[in-house]
Amino acid sequence: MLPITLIRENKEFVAERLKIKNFQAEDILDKILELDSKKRDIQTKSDALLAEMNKISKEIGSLMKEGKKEEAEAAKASTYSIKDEIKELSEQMAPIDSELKNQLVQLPNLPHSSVPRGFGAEDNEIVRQGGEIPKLCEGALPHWELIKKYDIIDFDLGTKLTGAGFPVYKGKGAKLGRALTNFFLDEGEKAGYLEVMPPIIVNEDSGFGTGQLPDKEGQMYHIELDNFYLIPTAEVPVTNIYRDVILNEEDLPIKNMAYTPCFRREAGSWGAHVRGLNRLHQFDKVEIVRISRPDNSYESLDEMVAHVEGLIQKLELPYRVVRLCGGDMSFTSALTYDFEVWSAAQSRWLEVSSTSNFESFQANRLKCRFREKAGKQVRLAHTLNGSALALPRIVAAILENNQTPNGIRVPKVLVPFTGFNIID
RNA sequence: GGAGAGAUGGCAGAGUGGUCGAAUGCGGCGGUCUCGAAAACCGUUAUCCUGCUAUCGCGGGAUCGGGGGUUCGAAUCCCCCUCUCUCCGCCA
Repeated sequence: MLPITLIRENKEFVAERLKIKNFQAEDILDKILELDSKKRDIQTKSDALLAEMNKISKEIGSLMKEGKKEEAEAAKASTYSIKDEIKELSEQMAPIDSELKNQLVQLPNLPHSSVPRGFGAEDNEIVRQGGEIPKLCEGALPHWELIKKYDIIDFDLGTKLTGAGFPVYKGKGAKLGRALTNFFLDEGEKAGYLEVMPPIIVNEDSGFGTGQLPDKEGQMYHIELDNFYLIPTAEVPVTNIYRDVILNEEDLPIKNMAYTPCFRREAGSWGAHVRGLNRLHQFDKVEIVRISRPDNSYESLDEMVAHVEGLIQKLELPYRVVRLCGGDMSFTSALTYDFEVWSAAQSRWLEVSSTSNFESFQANRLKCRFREKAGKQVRLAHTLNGSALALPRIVAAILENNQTPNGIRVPKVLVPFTGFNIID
C-alpha cells in the first residue's frame, strides 16, 4: 500500500512510475484524492464537535460534584443535537473511509528507477549468465521420464492420494530433496540468517499484510471453516512476524529464513508446458526474508542476490539472472531479480528464485516500523525476500543436466547430505 | 469439545461510571554526583489521524484484545467475536 501522503504530495510522480508497470493510475488517483479530501473535511468537523462534547461532559461532571443538578440537566439537554450531528457525520464517513481503503489497496507498488519498461517475460533484462550449458549424452531424457526410469518421484501416486500436482518423492528422490533443503539452510545459516519454522497456515490478516489478499485469493488454498489460508510461500508467515511491530534501528537488518512446503492453486494455468516438476500445487522452498533500513535496503537486495547466485553456482547449474520488466513484476515489488536455471532436456530456462525489494509497500500494510536511533522518529521499514531456493525445478535441472548413461550424478556439495553420488 | 477465570503502556501491575492516556514498580533515555562506574537523586518515557508552525513544537480527535451497544460521560456496565490460563475430555 502506498502512503496517502505520497499521493497527496506527488500524484503525477506516482502515476508516471506506475506506467512502467502498465498501470493507468490517473483515475484511481483522482478518486483517492477526492475521497481523502472529503474524509478529512468530515473528520475536521467531527473532531470539533467531539471536542465540544468532551468539554460539556467535563462540565457536567463538575456540576454534579457541586450538586448543581438542574444546571447539569440543562447541559445534558444541550448535547443532544451535537450528538446527532456527530452520528450523522460518522455515518457519512464510514462508506468514504472504506472506499478510500479499497482504492488505496488497488494501487501496485512503484517500480524502482532501474526497472525496464515492458509487458511480459520477453521484455525482461538479462543481467548476467553463468555456468556451462551441458552437452547431453545420447538418448537424454526430460526429467519426467528420468524420475520414472529411476523410480524416485511418482506423480500417479500423488494423483491417487490428492490430485494432479502433488508428487510423491521416494527413495533417492526424497533423500535428494532433504539434502537440498539441508544444504540451503546450512548455507543460509553461514550467511547469517536465523532459521525459523513458521506455521504453514495463516489467517486473513497475514494474507493481507504481505499482499496476497485481497484480490489474489485464487492463488491460495482457503480453509473456509476457519478462514485460514495455506501459505503460497514462507514470505507470508515470516514477514508477518513483524506485523504491528516497532523495531529498534539497532535490530536492523533482520535476516530470517524458513524452510516450508508451499501451496499454490494456480487455477487455470495447468497445461502441457507445465509437465513434471515445472509447476506444482505443493512444493518445498527455503525462503530468505529481510527487514532493512530504507537507506540501505538495496544493499540488502544485492547481498541476497549474491547469496542466491552462490547457491546455484555451488550446485554447478547453468543459470541466468534476470531483472524483471514492469509488466512482469508482482503487484507488491519495487525491484525483482529472477534466477533461472537451464533445463537441458527441455531446452528452456526454469525460474527457481524470485528475489525482491518491496521497499515500504508491504511494511505500510503490515505496520512494520522502526524507531530511529537519532531523533526517535518512527518510520516504515523496508521488507525484502527471495527464494533460496525452490526445490522442484532445481531437482528437474539436476536430473536433466547431470544425466549420464550410468545414472544421475549428484552435485559434489550435496554428497555429504545425500550420502550417495549417483542416482541409478 | 465442556466448565471457570482473564486480556490495561517495553515488561510487571493498580484502576469497576466523571479532569484516566491511565497510579506504582522495573526497564529505557537525559541529567546531577564521580577520574570513571555503581548507588542515590531529579527529569523524561506510547501510537495513529488532523490543524497551525520553515524547524523545535503547540492545539484538537482517537486508541486500555477486536467489533457493536447503554450514557451528557466508558479501561470501568451490556452484547458478540478472538485469544490466553486453570480443570475435565480427546490426542501426535
